[in-house]
Amino acid sequence: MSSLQLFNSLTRKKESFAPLNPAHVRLYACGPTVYNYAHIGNARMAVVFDLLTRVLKSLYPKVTYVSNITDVDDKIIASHKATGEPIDVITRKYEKIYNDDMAALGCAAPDIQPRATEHIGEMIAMIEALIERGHAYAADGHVLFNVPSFPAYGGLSGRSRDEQVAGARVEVASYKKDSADFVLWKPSETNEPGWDSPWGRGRPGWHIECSAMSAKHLGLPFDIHGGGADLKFPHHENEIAQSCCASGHEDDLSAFAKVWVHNGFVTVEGEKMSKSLGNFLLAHDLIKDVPGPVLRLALLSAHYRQPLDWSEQVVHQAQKLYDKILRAWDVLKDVAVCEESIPQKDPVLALYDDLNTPKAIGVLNSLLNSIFVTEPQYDLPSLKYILLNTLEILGVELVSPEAVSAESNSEIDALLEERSAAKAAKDFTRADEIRDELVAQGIEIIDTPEGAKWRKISYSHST
RNA sequence: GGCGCGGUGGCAGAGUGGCUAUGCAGCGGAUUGCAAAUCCGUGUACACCGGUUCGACUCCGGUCCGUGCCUCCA
Repeated sequence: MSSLQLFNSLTRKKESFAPLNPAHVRLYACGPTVYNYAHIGNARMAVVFDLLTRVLKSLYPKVTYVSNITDVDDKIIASHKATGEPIDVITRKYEKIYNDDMAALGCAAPDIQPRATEHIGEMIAMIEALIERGHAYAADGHVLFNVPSFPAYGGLSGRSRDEQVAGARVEVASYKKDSADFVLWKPSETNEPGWDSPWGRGRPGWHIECSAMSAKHLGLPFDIHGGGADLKFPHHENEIAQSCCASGHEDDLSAFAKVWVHNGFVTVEGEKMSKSLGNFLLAHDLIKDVPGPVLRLALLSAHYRQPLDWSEQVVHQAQKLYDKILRAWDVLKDVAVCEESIPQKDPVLALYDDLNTPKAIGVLNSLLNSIFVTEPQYDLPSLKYILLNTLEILGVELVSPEAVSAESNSEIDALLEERSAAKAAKDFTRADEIRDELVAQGIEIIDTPEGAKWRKISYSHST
């Protein structure tokens, strides 16, 4: 069996992945806060961890992937106050949109997708455990985690307590014993969502939900914990603190999750996405113009730990690649499958090396070229097997490009007939007009020895 | 200021102590009524300065530049 290499943020080294229990691999990735459409950066996280899950599933018999929905949060409350929409309407609406959009990008639904609001009891229990063990204290209606009670704090992001204090740029609330202490529970106003607790009516802090839900659904310790690079500090650092301290493993940062995986950011045309620049690209909008598998390939075109600059050209390259895949598939349509791999043509091997998708795409191109050229040393049945397997693990679906309505279908056929008549009459002006008309509708004409064919295209070849 | 990451051919982007990544774009050719696609040919790049080495883009040190995080943030 091939072994998977993964870069572990906790040790800052690439390591050979060894599951705690090879019969059941468990991973958790921090999911979205549902108060708005997911942007392309959220999509990258979803695609990266979907890919990791697919790779794991190709190697191990059982894999459980948990990714949460944060449906209680101050930004959600702010959205509620601004729009007047009930909280649960907002959260359910954007949860569904998120799942639909990610599905369009080829992301399988997580095996378990827990909602924070459905785990308040577990969070309260964990907070009580932290208080009992001397790691948390109630003050002024809040419950805070006491960072000095956990000397190992900062191990993931590599910062000492002193450094954080020096870098603090936020006014320290008066009820904190230490400036680094963070909120586990906070009081809610009557017009804010809240739950009864030993500390009065309130709601959980941001970090505790992931600690509570991962423990409940996966058990501790589990294999892999992931999320965006910006979550490393403070979110993941605080999760580690809560989970290790609540479970009595104050001296072992890996008592929570063994391997930490963080994906890099997406920039747009060289700039960070920000509301002030107005360059927030929403997955929801991109899907309208570009097929999901193309967007997915574009998101996988850079290594997951590197920054990815989203540009017209990145999308264009992905379009060309997807187009090539579809054409190769056409060539292989009637070829039988031979389950025999050819290592030098197998892109999946690159994925086993810390999800090296750019290299995998390079090998994929080489594979596709072999299919067109039919190099004598490789036979198509094997190449077909590798291609199928690769697309499955990459999560790139073969969407039939011919999918158009029957009505426009007959319209296209009529135009094609007219064109072939024009060609027969050497009226090439009219023939070219028809081509242009169809291209404008996203239909490409392909002249073959057997006559003209057509297919739906997702972009113009003139670009 | 602290903790990180990165600087590869026009662009995107892997990788390696000595052997062509790959793709996009471009150019020439085959093919085509014209295209598209495909095929053939074409580009010798690794920020700068030292060091180690028989040999470094690849290892070490320094410099410059860019960039992320430092309690909203994928």
